Amino acid sequence: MTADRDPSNREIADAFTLLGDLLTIEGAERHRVRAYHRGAERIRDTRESVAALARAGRATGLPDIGKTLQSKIVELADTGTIAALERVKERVPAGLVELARLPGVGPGRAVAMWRELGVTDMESLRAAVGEGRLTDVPGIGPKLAAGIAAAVAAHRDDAPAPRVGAGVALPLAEEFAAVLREHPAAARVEVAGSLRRGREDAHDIDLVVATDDPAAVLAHLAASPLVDEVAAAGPAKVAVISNRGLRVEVTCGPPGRFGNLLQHATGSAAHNTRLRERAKRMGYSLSEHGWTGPDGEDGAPDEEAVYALLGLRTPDPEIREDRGETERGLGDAPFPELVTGADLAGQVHVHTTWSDGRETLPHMVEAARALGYRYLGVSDHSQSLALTRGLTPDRVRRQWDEIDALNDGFGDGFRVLKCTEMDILADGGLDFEDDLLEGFDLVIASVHQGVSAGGDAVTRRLLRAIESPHVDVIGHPTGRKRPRREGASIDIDAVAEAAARTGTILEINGQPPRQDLDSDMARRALEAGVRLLVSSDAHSPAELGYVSYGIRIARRAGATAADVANCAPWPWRCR
DNA sequence: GCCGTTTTCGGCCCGACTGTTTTCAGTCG
Repeated sequence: MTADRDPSNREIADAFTLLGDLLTIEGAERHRVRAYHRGAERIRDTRESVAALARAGRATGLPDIGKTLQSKIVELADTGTIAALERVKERVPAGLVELARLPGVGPGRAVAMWRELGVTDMESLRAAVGEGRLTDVPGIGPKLAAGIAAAVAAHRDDAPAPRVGAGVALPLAEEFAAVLREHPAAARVEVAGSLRRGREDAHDIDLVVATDDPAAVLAHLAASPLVDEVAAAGPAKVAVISNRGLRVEVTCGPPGRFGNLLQHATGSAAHNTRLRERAKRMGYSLSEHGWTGPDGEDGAPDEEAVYALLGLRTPDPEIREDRGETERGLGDAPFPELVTGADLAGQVHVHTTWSDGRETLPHMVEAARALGYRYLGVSDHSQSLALTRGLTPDRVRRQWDEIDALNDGFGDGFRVLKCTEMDILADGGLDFEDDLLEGFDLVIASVHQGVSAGGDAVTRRLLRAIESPHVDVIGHPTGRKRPRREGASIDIDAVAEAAARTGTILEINGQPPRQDLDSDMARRALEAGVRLLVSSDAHSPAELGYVSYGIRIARRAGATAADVANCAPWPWRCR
């Protein structure tokens, strides 16, 4: 890193994360390590430039950032490095950090392998595995050695932790919940964990069960054809590998304490830690089983009582990420009411057989009316996307005739809107001429080709499109389409700033492979003052339901109905 | 290293499970 520009928040956070990781391996006092890790998370979650804050002496105004971290941030900005980090790198091989992240390893065993075998990175560990020397390490027997060997074999340099989209994980979670509900001893079954918090992807599925007979319920689950393998088992909880390869954790607890269990299993871990620290200061010890305090031991059947014990209002699961929600739960102002699917007045991003949709325009309209919407925007593709039978100007005008005829027939105020999902061309130009664009009720502009050209190129195209007075909405801004491709790493802050300034709306596309914007980007957009569109991008009547995945993202971003354009009746307030 | 219903020092969240062990450390969530 050079010192000619301030380090980004991500770069600062990465430096503190690495420093904390190396200190852990070195055996530093764990609370000091946690201070670095907490500081890193806080910096990652901050929208303002933390380097600029630190230079002004105001970074200590952020929670978890004290004088020491602030001075190290300034040091990083001024010199491009942190001396303390360089020193610890000389004492500890940096390759051990990667080893400590292998499943079943961790800092303790990474250090033991370093001391006993001279292992310093993945390559030397692979050699030690090949020579069968792992069991020479005290505390590593044949089972752990085999597990570590398997982890090394499965390791790929560029592989992030495997995660699956909510479009796969949520239906699978419901299948498991249904199996658990079959058992008469299961009084209540809920999906918890990151899926309940609305995350758009998951590395496992967490389920909680209220029951007085956990052994019977868990035995019933283990016998299900959904279960491939039992990975871990105790009296009240099991972890199984589903027949789809995803890990599923099921925890049981008594109905009278279900609130504690559900709260604990929902997390996040950082949120729970914050709650338990608060509980401790108040003289309680809080866990998934209940609490002990001045009045003895107790628990609660619902989550609200758990938060009430701590003097807090209950935050929606989607915002339990230790981003200040416990502090806000203390104050007088209630939490903002997050948007729900029932708030939607209509949808405006759907396709029909005019382009690549699978159902005719009248049938899509019929489906939207059946869902209770007040309007449906039909937004077929534009001419450049030949693959999708994109509409030429001539076909656009014929589609408008069909829409006009339909609109004449509604007696209840329902309206079909003339929309387009217009391609943003390679140079950021638009796919239709101005005089045609003026005839649309709403113009959604999207990048479909050249996503892999990189974040800078896509950002430039988006920024140019945003500046056009004819563009109302930017569709699926990063172009993500999993598993085929990850989205472009766009500069969301620059895009959001331009969108806020011009009144351009940014889309949260609910198609499971897209889920674009994701919740982090949508949150930054909201903080910049941008309005959002929540859409299904439906190509069939059933796909109108994909809007629910978009709602999950919007809630997680902290959006209220006022933040979501299509919660308003048509016509929307314009720029 | 951070921070305050313990307030400028002395604390810092809680429990389950596994594999290695004869009583517990390490990892995970």
